[in-house]
Amino acid sequence: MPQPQGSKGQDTKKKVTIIEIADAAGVSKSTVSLVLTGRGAVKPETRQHVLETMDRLGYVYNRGAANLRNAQSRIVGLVLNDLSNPFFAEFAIGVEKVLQMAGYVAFMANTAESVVRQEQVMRMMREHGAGGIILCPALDTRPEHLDWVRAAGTALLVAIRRLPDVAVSHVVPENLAGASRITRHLINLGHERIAFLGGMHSMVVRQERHGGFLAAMEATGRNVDPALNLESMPTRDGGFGAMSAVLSLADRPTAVVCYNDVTAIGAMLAAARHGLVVGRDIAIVGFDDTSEARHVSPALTTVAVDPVGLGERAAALLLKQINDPAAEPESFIGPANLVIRESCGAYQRALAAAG
Amino acid sequence: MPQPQGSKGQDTKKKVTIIEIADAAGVSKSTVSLVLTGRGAVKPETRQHVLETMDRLGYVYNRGAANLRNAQSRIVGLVLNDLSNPFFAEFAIGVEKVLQMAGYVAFMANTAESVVRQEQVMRMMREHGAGGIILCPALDTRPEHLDWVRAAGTALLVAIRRLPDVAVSHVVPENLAGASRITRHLINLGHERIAFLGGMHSMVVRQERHGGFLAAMEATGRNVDPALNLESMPTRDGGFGAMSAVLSLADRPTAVVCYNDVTAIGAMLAAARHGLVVGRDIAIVGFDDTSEARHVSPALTTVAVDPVGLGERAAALLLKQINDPAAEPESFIGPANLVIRESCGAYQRALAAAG
DNA sequence: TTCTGAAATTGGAACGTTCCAATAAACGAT
DNA sequence: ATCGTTTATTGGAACGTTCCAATTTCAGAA
Repeated sequence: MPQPQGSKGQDTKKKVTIIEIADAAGVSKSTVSLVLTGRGAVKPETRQHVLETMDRLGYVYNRGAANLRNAQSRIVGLVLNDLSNPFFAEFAIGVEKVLQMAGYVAFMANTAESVVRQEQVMRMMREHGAGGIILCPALDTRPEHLDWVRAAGTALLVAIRRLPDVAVSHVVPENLAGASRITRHLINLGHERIAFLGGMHSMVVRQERHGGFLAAMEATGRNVDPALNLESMPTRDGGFGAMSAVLSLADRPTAVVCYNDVTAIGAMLAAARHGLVVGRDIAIVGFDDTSEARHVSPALTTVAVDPVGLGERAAALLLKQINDPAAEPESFIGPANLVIRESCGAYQRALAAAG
Repeated sequence: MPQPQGSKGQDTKKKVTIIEIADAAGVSKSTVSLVLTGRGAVKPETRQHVLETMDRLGYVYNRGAANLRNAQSRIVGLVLNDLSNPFFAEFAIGVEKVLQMAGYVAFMANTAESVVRQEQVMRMMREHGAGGIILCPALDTRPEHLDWVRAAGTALLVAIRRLPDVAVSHVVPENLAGASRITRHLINLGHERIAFLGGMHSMVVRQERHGGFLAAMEATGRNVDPALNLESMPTRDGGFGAMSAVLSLADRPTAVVCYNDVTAIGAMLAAARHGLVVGRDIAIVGFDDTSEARHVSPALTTVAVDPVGLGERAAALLLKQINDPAAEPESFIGPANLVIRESCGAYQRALAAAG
């Protein structure tokens, strides 16, 4: 009895499996599996023939089925809180570099600072058998949000933003010391009234950086004016707004320490709009040393935290943890070094002194 | 006979399955499955009890096993060729927005312009059962590189960089018309000698944009000097280098059309280093309208292609294709509109005319 | 009480792979 | 030829889920 509906060719893409390959190649499914995994000893000609058959029939390996036995796939999840910040793009590049060498691939997802989305994304990654997850936590991530991940035995590493009171590996920059260092640099240049600008109070990173700022101010007997501590979203627009507010003050500061490079660049823009020459009329410094800092004009004095290096470190630590799940959590505090460029005015001062 | 090694607690994280939940909750695995999928009718109290048990034992859903029957997971792969270009970050944000609403999650991967890596990443995504893939192809992707993806029936959409002669859905900006538009704008401002700068000849996008440039030049009888057509990597450094070369020419152009915003910003920097005031001494324009274009100083005149919008469109088209695999490939050419800011000098000219 | 239909639950057969133990084939050495 | 040994190959039993058909339970009607 002939089938009436003449569906021309492969209308319905039937999934081709290892068994069909085996049949077509005239071997057993076990042999095909052997070829696929490259584990056993299979005669070169047989291997070749199987490979050709797979090619001919358009075979797709089903990792899900395979993981049913293995339960360890070579993917790692990278959860980023803000893809539009180039800092995280650079961080991601470092992560990928190391993972790739170890034969892993990183699947990234963006949470856009939403805890709900973060939860959803991490669940997906776990369900797909990710070997581990590197998490740059969204703004108000609570420690208990991570319990379920760790309960299930997925390797987890928190990066960039420390989560206090969570017993999990961390990779973060030396925020306090870095902020202290750059503040001291401004003080050495003779500044008395210095503002701290950008970031939200609730962010741990801001607390650390602001702490470093305060430490340097107090250690040198500087007076800290609460009016010169301004919050803003950690974005260019945030920096622009906060700086505009600062400049409308009666008693302006002569120098500004910004939460990060992005806000610093926003602040520089605001200063320029007010007719100030950054580096001469006012000093503005940032934090992170993203590639933008080098390229902006005047070049931004900042604290280099080497985002790529942090990414590499994070990946390496995670891999270690994947390979030895029993290991204790381990943390890495990345160095934060002063990079003196033009926006702080040090260069101009040196010129003047020489001239 | 007592076990000697007193492994305290859950040293060996045994994977907990649906069956163990069933046993612990005193129901059958089928019931647990019903709870999980929410498909059948299960008594509220039973559901509650099962849910609690899952929570208590730290159950992780195994999507791989489930897909063995279903063979369609709600993930979409997003393959990006250059994560460090903010254009792609914005594109990705658009993609995510739409996918999320449809209950999908996007897993991104960066190829860093490597075809090998691109292949590896796409293979991984397919193996994990991605429902579809949005590909921003790496520089020298050949059409035949994509054959195997399409053969296996995975929905595929190519974005941003058109691949000629590939029968697959595309979402790309209107490069030719956009470039033509912005060139004409410079011509209307009175420029005669105009350079085209950045990007590599082999890139289709460059061919299109340069084509638009040429069209406008020739339509208005302008003379096109081959010395004013410079290649560079599509990066800030590339733009800086190419612009430096242009400025060392004996017969400098008075205006420069750049391949994209990133190279234009590099070019602006080079001009500034040569003591030129951009927008007064020389006109520089870009392409893309990334958020940087607005923020740089002087603000960049450019062509808005709305990367977020393109991302949204790409996601929508891919979803359509996932839901109807038999549908014909469909393409969307996004509008490219002139955005006049300061770097082309139009604003200063208007001021002068008014004054 | 018995019957009836709906609601709730269940065992077992897939799904596509890997792994193990077992078998078959090939090859020298006796 | 016969034996061991190495090299190739192979069925079948997992793995954790869903789906189907079958069964049990439950309310209300007769």
